[in-house]
Amino acid sequence: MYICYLVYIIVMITLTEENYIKAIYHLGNYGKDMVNTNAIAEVLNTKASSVTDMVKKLADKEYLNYKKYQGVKLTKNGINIAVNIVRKHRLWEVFLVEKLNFTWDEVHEVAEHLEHIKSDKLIDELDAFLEFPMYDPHGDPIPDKNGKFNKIDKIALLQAEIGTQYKCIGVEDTSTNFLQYLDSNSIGLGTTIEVLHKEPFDNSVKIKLNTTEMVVSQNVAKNLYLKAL
Amino acid sequence: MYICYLVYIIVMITLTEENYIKAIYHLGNYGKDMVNTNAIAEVLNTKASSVTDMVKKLADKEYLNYKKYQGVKLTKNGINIAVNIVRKHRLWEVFLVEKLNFTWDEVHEVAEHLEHIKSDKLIDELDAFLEFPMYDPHGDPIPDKNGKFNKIDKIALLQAEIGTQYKCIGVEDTSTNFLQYLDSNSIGLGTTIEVLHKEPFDNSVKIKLNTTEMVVSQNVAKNLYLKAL
DNA sequence: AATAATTTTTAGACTAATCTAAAACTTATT
DNA sequence: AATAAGTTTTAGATTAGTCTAAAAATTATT
Ligand SMILES: [Mn+2]
Ligand SMILES: [Mn+2]
Ligand SMILES: [Mn+2]
Ligand SMILES: [Mn+2]
Repeated sequence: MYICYLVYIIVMITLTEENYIKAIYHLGNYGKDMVNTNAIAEVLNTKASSVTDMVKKLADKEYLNYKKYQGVKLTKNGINIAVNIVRKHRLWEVFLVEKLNFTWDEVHEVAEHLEHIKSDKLIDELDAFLEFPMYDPHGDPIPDKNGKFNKIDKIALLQAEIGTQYKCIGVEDTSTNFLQYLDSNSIGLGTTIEVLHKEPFDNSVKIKLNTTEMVVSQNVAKNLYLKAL
Repeated sequence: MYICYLVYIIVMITLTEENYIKAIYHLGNYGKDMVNTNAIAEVLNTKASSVTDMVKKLADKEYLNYKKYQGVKLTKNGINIAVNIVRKHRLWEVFLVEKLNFTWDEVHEVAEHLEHIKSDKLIDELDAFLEFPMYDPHGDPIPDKNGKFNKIDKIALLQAEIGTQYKCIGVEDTSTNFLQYLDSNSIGLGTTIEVLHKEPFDNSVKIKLNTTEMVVSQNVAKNLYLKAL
């Protein structure tokens, strides 16, 4: 006589684990590259030793591959989880801006929390309610329910050519400080930008906007994404 | 020479603490009555010893008053926190039903998570977006941004009088099972109900709906709230 | 190739939230 | 008033996530 046990092991993923997976996804170029311990520690504001501990746990759960001293790389499963968190994060950001009168500099922090709410129905209905937006308020693409999205091709202002006409299509840094700086200089998604001069001394960039000219620092130029018109 | 230090101690409240405070609020009749350890343990699915530990912490933080063996009672501050969580919970429930096509039996679980998102702007804008709803999908009143709400007066079907015409205005139990039972018997908020007979043997109640008659168990009769027409 | 600098891991400790089992206290029953 | 039953608290562990400080491994520099 045979007794057959069918055991479902429900692996709950914690909020902290989700944050690590998301960080590794972003640091590792959509999960494709190896990511090292210190880099993770820096973006998550923890210590390297904490990262080592967590990374072992995530390897146990097969969200990533880990070999001592060699850094980590997400598995297929890990990437799926990361993409789903990114989807939720960006959809919530759209919701906050489109429906609740948030400005683009206010949404990221709240979305950091909302992205961890677990309900497929919630997120798919939210997606439909927002009419399946393709981009979030910072110009980042939103994965669909199957995880598909367009990796838009963009260059940082720092790499832009003198004389070419560009359109601003995204930002790297989504901090309130940076976004409010852009607001106060009338730079936003869709703004037309032309590079007039690149200063080799400090890598600052002189640009021409619709009506005005201004100089932005290297830091700004690194964090602003453009597309040639 | 005097040196004056102004120290802000930011007291973060954890998700777990919030759940305890909310449970104590509901168990203690809007925070007015003493609540005992076992009751808290039961609704939160924990052990009495865990409750004792947490209750000491909440007393330290002055969310409640606690004397050994005497149970706990929320402070004014504790009640404010509870009311705010209830506000968030119920507003999210309205959002899910009104905007995202959730049914009334699907919302409670998700709202249990959404209620812990901390952003005043988020919740006040949500309130406005929903056009300041007064009641949630289960007939419960929604506190406004100052914590004010109408304690609606309602009686359980079990206490209703024979012959009087009532309207269904709320439910006690918000579980999927109970709400789907009501759905399948065409009972919802606004349904007209008349008591035809109360069976002393098992406390079941025979009721008349719009077109049909049916018998409901004591358990159902306890969990359905009515108002005389 | 040896040494120095940097990165990563281990060892051991801490906090929040939980548990079991036993002790202490309160309330109900005889 | 004594005993029994029930409730609550304590004591001691456990797990998740974090930390500091020291050890080990890797990488860069001489
Ligand atoms: Mn964001
Ligand atoms: Mn974004
Ligand atoms: Mn609810
Ligand atoms: Mn409700």
